[in-house]
Order: sequence, then C-alpha cells, then structure tokens
Amino acid sequence: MTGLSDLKIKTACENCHVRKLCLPTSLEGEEIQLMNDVVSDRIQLEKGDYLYNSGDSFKGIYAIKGGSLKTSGVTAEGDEQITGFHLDGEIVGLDAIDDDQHPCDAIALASTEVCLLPFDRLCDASGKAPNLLKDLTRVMSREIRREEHVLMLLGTATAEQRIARFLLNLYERLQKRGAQHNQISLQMSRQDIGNYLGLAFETVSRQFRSLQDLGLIKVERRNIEIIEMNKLSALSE
Amino acid sequence: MTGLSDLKIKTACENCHVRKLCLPTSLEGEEIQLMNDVVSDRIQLEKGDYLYNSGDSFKGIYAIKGGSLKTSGVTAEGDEQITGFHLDGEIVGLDAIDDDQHPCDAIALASTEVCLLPFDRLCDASGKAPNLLKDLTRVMSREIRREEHVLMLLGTATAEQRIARFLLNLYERLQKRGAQHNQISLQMSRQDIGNYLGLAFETVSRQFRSLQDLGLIKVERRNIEIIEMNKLSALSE
DNA sequence: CGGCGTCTTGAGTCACCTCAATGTTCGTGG
DNA sequence: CCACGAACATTGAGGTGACTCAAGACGCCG
Repeated sequence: MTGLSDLKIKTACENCHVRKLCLPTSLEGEEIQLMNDVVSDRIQLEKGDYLYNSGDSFKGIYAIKGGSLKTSGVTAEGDEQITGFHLDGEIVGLDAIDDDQHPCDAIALASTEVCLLPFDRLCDASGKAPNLLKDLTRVMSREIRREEHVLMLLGTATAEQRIARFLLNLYERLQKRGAQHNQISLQMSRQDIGNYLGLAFETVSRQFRSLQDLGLIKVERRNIEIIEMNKLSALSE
Repeated sequence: MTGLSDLKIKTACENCHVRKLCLPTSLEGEEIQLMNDVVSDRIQLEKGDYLYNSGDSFKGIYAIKGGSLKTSGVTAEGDEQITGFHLDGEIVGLDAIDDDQHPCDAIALASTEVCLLPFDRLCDASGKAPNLLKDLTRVMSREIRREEHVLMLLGTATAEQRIARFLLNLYERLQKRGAQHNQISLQMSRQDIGNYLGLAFETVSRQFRSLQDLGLIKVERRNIEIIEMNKLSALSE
C-alpha cells in the first residue's frame, strides 16, 4: 500500500494546482497519465538551497510546484548575473538540454517544491503524445521570448522604466496565480533585483522611493502595492 | 521530370553544406530523408528584405542555408531593439511557436537563403524520429543559452567588454564556417551593433578605434582583423 | 561630380555608479 | 524579554562612463 500511495502522491499531475500553468497544459484525460510516468522525483528546497549548480550534469528539467527560484550565471568577470526569477508552474533547466550540463545555478528564494522531469522520459512520452511534444516546444519558445523581453529592456530602458516593467511583469504573473488586490510580495532582495535589471541596488532603492513619492506604488519593505496601475504602465514605456 | 528535379533541389538536406550546423545534426542515413519531407520551401532574400514581420502568423521555423539575418523587436517606447544576428546553419523563428505569431522582425543583412520548416510537419517527423526530437530541443536550448549570454553581457559589462565579446563571439561562429585568418567581415552597421549591445553607435565607433590603438584589432570599414586574440579575450573578461 | 548613407571625432552633459554613513528588521542566544 | 550582530535597506555626496548633440570625413552609387 505504501508503494502505491507514494506513487500517487508523487505523480498526481492531474490534481496539481499549477497544472494549467505548467508543462502539460494541453493534455486531457488519459494523456495526463503519461506525465505521471515522466515525473521521477519531487524535491523540497528551503530558502537559499541550490536546485542545481553551474556545471552539474543535466538530468532533466524541473517544474516548480510551489515557491520560487532565481537562476544565475557567472559572467566572464566572475560575478553573479541573475538571468531570471521563476514562479510556480514555470520550468527551469531548459538551457541545459543542449550540452548535458547546467550553464547556471538555480537557487530557491523561499521554501520551494519542484518536480524532476528526466529528459529521456520526457522525450519518450513526447514521441507518444503529439500534444506533449507541442507543450514542450511551447514552453521552450516562451522561455526564449521571456529572455528576449529582458534583453530588450536591458538594451535601452532607463532605471525607472526597468523598475516599472519589472513590477508590472511580476504583477501579471502573480495575477495568474490568484494574487489579491494589487499587492506584490517580493521574494528577492534589492541586490537581486538590481543585479537582474543591470542596476546598482542603491538605484533600485531610490527608484522604489521615487515611484512611491510619485504616488504610483506603496513600498513597505518587500511588499509593494501598485496604486496607479495605468500611470505605472505609461511610465514603463 | 521537372517536378522530381525541383523536389530534389528543394530538399537535399543530406547535401547541404551547413548540414552539420543546422537542425538535423544527429540524423543518419534514412532518417535524414525525413527532413526532406519537412522542408517545404526555400526563400531567397536580398539585403534589407524581411523574412517575417512582427505580428505575422507563424508558419514554421527557418533554417538559414546561406547569408545572415538580424532579428529585432520593438521596445515599449517604440524603437527597434535587435535581439540577435544569425549566421548560416542557425535557426530563427523559435520564439513564435508559443503563440502562433512572430514577436519580432527578421531582416536579411545580405543576400540570404532560408529553408522553411513548417512546424506541424516538423512535429510529425519528430514524433517518428526520436533523434530529430532531440535535435529540435537542443537547438531551442542553445537559443535560450545564447540569449542568456547576451543578457549577462548587457547586465554589467563595460562598452569595451561588450565590443570585445561581440567580436570574439562572431569570430568563433565564423571559424566553424571555415573563416580564414583572423578576419571578420561585419554584415551589419555600427548602428546595428550598438543597438544590439546597448550602446550608442558613436560608442561602438570609439571602441573600435580604441581597440585598434591598443593594437588588438585592425579596423578597415566593415572588415575587422583580430591581431591579438589573447589580449582581446583577456580584455573581454 | 554631387548626393546620401555611414562612420568618425569632439565637447559637454547626465543618469547611474561608487563609496560611505546610517537606519531597519530579524534571528539568536544570554 | 532584551541585547546583540548580521543582513538588508535607505540616503547622501561626488565621480564617471557612456550618451547626446553637432560637425565633418569617407565611401558608394547614380
């Protein structure tokens, strides 16, 4: 019984609360069972824990079941550069498929649970279910577009625009996960935000203050409330 | 006869000179025939021609058979932001899979020939050939990593580092395509380079001059010769 | 030869960085 | 419960790398 029970707990994709945000979004009925066979492990992480390190061999991609992660690489100069913040329902590790080792670190921003999807199993299942194959390519395509957006932001935007866009982007993603009011609970430090946006952390702090003085947001430590969505949005452009 | 002849010309993946750089790198023998059925069209572009526009509906991804392209999106402020330069053997359009329309433009930098790989056909073929499925995910993974590299560059690097890395990266890619000596023939304007690297084009010009004064490169219009590879490399870090 | 796009070069300015000091929150152990 | 320290955040002052604006040179094509 325990074996069966474990299996059920481990693989209940159909009951997962981020099912509609995760990888197998288009699978229906019996197909979703295929995913249960793909998921090999659940991993529980505490704040600061590494899901994988740069250079680790690639086992598979990870679906975030709950919590959040940051991914960061090491620049040529040797310092950390954060490449993304990832919420529940999102997938990390896609950048490692090509050469069988992770090019970056993945670190939990809070208590986080992830599902390991071994890549060979995922490929096998994708061969059987065309819908899964499409879901996989969609997820990867989305990641490419996400990075393109960041890239466009870093290209030319001012500090104010970067912060505004960052908040709006985070807000939109939290909305899909059922956030209430216009509240954003930041899981990362000012340091991390600055690093991600290509700004000094002091600049992040100053911009938060400035946006608050303009009456667009309310900052209270790591809780941000968006007061004037439209103005903030206008400002980000 | 003409029909057969057309077909052969159109689909001769096995004889393509960028075969080993392109998508179906791991396909052998009969499998490569699968790709011939996937490729639906060859498209010839002249300098400045658009392969697709932002907003165009997604038909498939494109393999560059010869020539080069730039891809660029429009920032929130309304101006162009170049997201990548793409050489022969590379694939563009991967960012459109997810929502069936291209989020950016693709523009030929010179006379360029591309192969259209309709996505449905590619998925069908990937279902039949596990190796093709892996090749596809590898190509997408590589694109994600490429963008992460740019992202890390834009985060903190100085103008000098950006230019050095840009030249070295281009050089490495040209090497794989059989470039001679340490010569780089730029297909894009200073404007484009600056846009891509998040610099004013005057800054690009000044950095080229500065690197030349240091004796690391030789600049002659759009031809760059790398004189001191090691020093340039050291400088990029 | 003239016209135009591209590139170079210079001078002045500014947004953001760096450095430094102070304030706040929170966990830990006495 | 409070004192303490460490991590995180705010704020100020001053410096600078890259931008902007402007002028001129170069190369290309009709």
